[in-house]
Amino acid sequence: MAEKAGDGSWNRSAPTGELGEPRAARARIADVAREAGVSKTAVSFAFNNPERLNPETADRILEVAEQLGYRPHPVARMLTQRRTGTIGVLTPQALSVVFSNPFFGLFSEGVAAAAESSGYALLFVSPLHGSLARAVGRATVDGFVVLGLPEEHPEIEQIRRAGLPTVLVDSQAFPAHGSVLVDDETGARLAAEHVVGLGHRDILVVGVEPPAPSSRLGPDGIMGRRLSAYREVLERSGGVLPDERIVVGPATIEGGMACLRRAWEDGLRPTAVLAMSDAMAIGVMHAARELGLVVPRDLSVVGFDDIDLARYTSPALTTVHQPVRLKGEEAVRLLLAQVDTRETAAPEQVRLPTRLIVRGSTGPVPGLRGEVPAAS
Amino acid sequence: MAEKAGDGSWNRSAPTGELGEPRAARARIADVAREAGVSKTAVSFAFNNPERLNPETADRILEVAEQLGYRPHPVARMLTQRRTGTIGVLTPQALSVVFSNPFFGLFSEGVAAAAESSGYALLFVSPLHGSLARAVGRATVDGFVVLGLPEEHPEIEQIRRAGLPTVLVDSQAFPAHGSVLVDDETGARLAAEHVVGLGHRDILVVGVEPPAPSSRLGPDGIMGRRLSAYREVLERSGGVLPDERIVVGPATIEGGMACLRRAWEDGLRPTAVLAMSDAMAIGVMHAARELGLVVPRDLSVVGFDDIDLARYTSPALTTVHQPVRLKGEEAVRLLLAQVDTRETAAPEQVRLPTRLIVRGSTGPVPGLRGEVPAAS
DNA sequence: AGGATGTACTAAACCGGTTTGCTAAACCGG
DNA sequence: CCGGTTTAGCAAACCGGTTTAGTACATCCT
Repeated sequence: MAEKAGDGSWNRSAPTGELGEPRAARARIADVAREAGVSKTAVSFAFNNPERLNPETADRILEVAEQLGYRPHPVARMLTQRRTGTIGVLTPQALSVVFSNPFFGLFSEGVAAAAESSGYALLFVSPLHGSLARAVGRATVDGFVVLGLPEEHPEIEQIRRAGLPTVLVDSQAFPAHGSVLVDDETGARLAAEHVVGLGHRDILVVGVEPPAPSSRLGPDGIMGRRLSAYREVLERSGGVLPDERIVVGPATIEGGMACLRRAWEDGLRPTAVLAMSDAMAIGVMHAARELGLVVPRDLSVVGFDDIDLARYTSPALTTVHQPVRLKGEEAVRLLLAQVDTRETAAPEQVRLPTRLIVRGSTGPVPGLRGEVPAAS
Repeated sequence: MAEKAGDGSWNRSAPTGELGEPRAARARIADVAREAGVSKTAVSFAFNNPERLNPETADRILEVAEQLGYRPHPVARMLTQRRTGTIGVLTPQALSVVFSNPFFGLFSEGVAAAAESSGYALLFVSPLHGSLARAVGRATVDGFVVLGLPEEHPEIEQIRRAGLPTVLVDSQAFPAHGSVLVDDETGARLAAEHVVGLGHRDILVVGVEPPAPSSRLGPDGIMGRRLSAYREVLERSGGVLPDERIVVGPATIEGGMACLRRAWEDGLRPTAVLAMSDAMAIGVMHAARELGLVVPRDLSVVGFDDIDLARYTSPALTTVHQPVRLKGEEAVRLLLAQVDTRETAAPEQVRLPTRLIVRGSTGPVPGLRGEVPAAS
């Protein structure tokens, strides 16, 4: 057998069956009622309140329904019950980019776990033809979990007007909505103190590109909170963090690689990198290796998030742990509290802790490059 | 400031606002009609067929609507238009486990890209209270992309009865539905030939745990197709692949680690591992290191999928590439073809190629452990 | 025997929109 | 000034269910 792969051509075969059976029109509740000789009400009861029917009648109805292949139309049901059994996950970026970030997978795990255990399905909503508001309008959900929407985002007002329970994650808290945050400041401070304590002064910050290129990185966003913590620590130890030492890119391995390369080409020779995402930190390590640097001997790298992978890189990644999965779970928990209580309870705000996990990707500043300061 | 992190207690603050404003009842189309002094029809036209209205009237209606914060109710709209603008992604496992597999993230990227470009939202559907059929019944979608549902799965019949367009991915093709497969046989054969060509005879196969523990790994599933290709190659070179050399686990790094450890404890001393998932292969490499083995000197490892990460491990992972992202895109493309043409076209079946990518995790069999055969 | 209670079921209203068929007025050419 | 076409807008039917308010009959209690 001459087998070869990768020749670039796909096999595309016509189906074997002729024009698949014409898919009979869906049976409606009235069809079942007629066939079983009862009213629509009775059929509805058979499915939802069987105890209100004579057991024999109920059985007969269900039998007829089964035979007709009848299933209550979920949309009609939603309309009358005024609930969808679905929660929406809103992301300001296109889903196709969001899914490439392992952080999001982890977050989704938490969201999915909490949603599933309560019997809710998950609708992922991303900007429709460039407009988040439009997509929100189309979404049939009982509430939204909004991930990392910058508060200056104009669409946020539109979302509120949708009048649905909402929980904001990693956004500046909005008192009218629930919110889930992590203690970014402390995490960032611990990371900065760690590298400063190791003697580093030439530090490169690798940040996550904001969703909209237009949006300035204000002090309120996640980036801003972490940056000011970095700055504070550095300045306390007599250093500075000029803007050209901050470089941003997409939160992926490739993004991280590009960041370090760009900094290098710009002539920067940092001894430590503070990355705002583990995926980017991994990219930085990889690019460093390509530049002939050994981590952590020549370059220390700190990540952020502590994704599963972080402990499996070599060297294992020193990073700021945040409970990403839990964040997803909490967001759904808060949301469902609002949904179920029909807004009687005031929305809750949760802030989860972060902590530094020191692994192998950080070490003392190389050689005698800078004077070693007293540990802060 | 005495700041400490990781103390395990969260901050949970009551909201600042009093009982967030009572969220006014949603405006309905009739409210707008009354307020604007027109009929419901006119309001509907203003939104959907403005050209049928005097421009001034249309503007006035839209203005009133804006002012009342009116937005057409998406569920009601679905009901009358008989389409949802949503496609469902069906997984036989719980979403919380599916999302932990990087393969799924990559697949979702493709699905999302295709869906987004056509203006569809994505609903992820997983078993509800243990029943996929129940979840399917609740799902408000125009069609399903079904990922890796074993064909012996009893629920598959229920799904057909939902009467919705369906595309099966990585399942045995069902002529009535569209399907997207990859050439698992060739991929597996290439992987096996590669390690056999390097002289390996003691081979461990690390497989992906099927969703339901009950389901036997029949010859039809993805596992079966790959296994028989492995076997064929091994037997052709005079070897065998007894069942105890096959070990399965969840498709995660941890799953892969557990697999190698278990095999080791059982006394197996393979010189090569054929893994059916990159995540598991990475786990195997890590566990190998813990056992004091150097990859690829002491142990060769081959993955499957070629996720992004595979090229960034050290050593970089030799693996079978399959176009996972493209698989997602194609699935949606096929599905939308069915959805849009209202079933006039017969469902299409697509099979995508696989190829072996040799990187650094494989090498010749150690020492003189086995005689080196002629390359096959 | 007669009112109270319970059981089994139904007709009609309702959820919140869209769409079909129709009418009344304005416009048009001759 | 008249028949025909266009324009602008409306009432009612419809999508496919659920729920409310009853009705008819059987059973119970005194």
